[in-house]
Amino acid sequence: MPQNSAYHHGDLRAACLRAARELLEEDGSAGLSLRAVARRAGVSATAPYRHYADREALVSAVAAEGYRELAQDLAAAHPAPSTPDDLAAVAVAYVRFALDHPALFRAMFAEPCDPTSEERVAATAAISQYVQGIVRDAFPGADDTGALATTVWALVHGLAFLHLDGKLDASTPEIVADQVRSSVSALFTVSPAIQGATAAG
Amino acid sequence: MPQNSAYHHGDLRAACLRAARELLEEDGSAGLSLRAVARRAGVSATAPYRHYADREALVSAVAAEGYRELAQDLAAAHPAPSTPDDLAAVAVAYVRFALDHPALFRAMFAEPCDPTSEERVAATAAISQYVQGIVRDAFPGADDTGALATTVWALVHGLAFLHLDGKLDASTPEIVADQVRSSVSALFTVSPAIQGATAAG
DNA sequence: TGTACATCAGTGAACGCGCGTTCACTGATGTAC
DNA sequence: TGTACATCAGTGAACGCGCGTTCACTGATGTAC
Repeated sequence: MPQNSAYHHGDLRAACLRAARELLEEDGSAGLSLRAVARRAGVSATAPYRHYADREALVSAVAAEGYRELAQDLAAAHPAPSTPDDLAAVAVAYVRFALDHPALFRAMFAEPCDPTSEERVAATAAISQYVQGIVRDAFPGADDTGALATTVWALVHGLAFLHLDGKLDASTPEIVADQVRSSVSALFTVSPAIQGATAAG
Repeated sequence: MPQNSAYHHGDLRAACLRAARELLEEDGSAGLSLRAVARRAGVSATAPYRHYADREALVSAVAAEGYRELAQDLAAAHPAPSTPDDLAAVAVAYVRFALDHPALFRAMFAEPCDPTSEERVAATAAISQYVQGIVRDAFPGADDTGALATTVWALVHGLAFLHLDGKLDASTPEIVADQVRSSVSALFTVSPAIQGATAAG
């Protein structure tokens, strides 16, 4: 139940998270300061300390939220991918996420993962296992689905970063999606073991 | 001809670059301030302004140097790659570079490329063309070497970042190299067009 | 239903810090004659 | 070869800034009786 009072904010924790994400997208990671977050949430500079131990805790919370959203987006792209085409759709969603939330994506991946943040570690492990699961389901007979999953993830992750950095043409979503599909299909036009598996499955 | 005088440094421009790279590796991108660079070079806080217009100019210079070094490392790994194995050796060098210079690599790729820095833009274009050239030489008969080169680059780039972020086991150089070779070979066990090309070449 | 009180969630002043950048300056160097 | 002078490459004081964080505080809320 939200309070109308300006004094008790109601849900400052969530408001800080929202403000932090906005600042991240507007000014990049350098713009994400606790003071700026407080300012944007319309609250005194020290109020966020009620909800986050320090700046690092807030950043980790933002990153963790990003991981969860990414996982949701992937699941939404295809709930249970079982063919290379399904997998390509998930890959497109991954790259799309990076381009739609560039600063967030960088914060999630372009900084050393703070090993003391359980929330963050758990969230990245979830992504990793999710990718493993997809590849295992899509290619149950492959020689080593673990290694294959790593290859898939790396390919898609690399595409995301290269588009993000302007090293590849990212002028329209269609161009990006085509590039991603083409790269993924290049990978799965592929090894005999996998082709056998798809035929068998 | 170097001066002994403390007043005239001799080659402050280069000294700043060196100091900047050290700071980058020690404290990450946040530690790279003009003042810290000056301090490390043993010079007043404003001296670097003789050689760099502002902080951004110094950062761009560091990144550009990184691109050139990366290009050198790749060339050293194999001067003229013409087989998938040659190409894998170059890929290993790419990932090795990222792990040996983590903060530099992040600075090179994990920030939006400043489009006003010609030095930087030229350096990244050189890398891109280099990869194109390698793939073209290694697979002259492939359907679309441009698209294939993008796929290769993305795969290797993604492997670099995932290792860098601790998402993949990077505990020894051998483990990393094996992973890279295995992923690259997965890509080239591959499409009929390419296999035809290798057989023909 | 009313009241006393504990607890919670905010305030705002203050601290010390390092930063980027400007400015007028000065010491060292090199060049023209 | 010596000297006057322009230029180059530093100095150091100063500016204003935003930051993270601490502290003692106070207003609002909710609960026990």
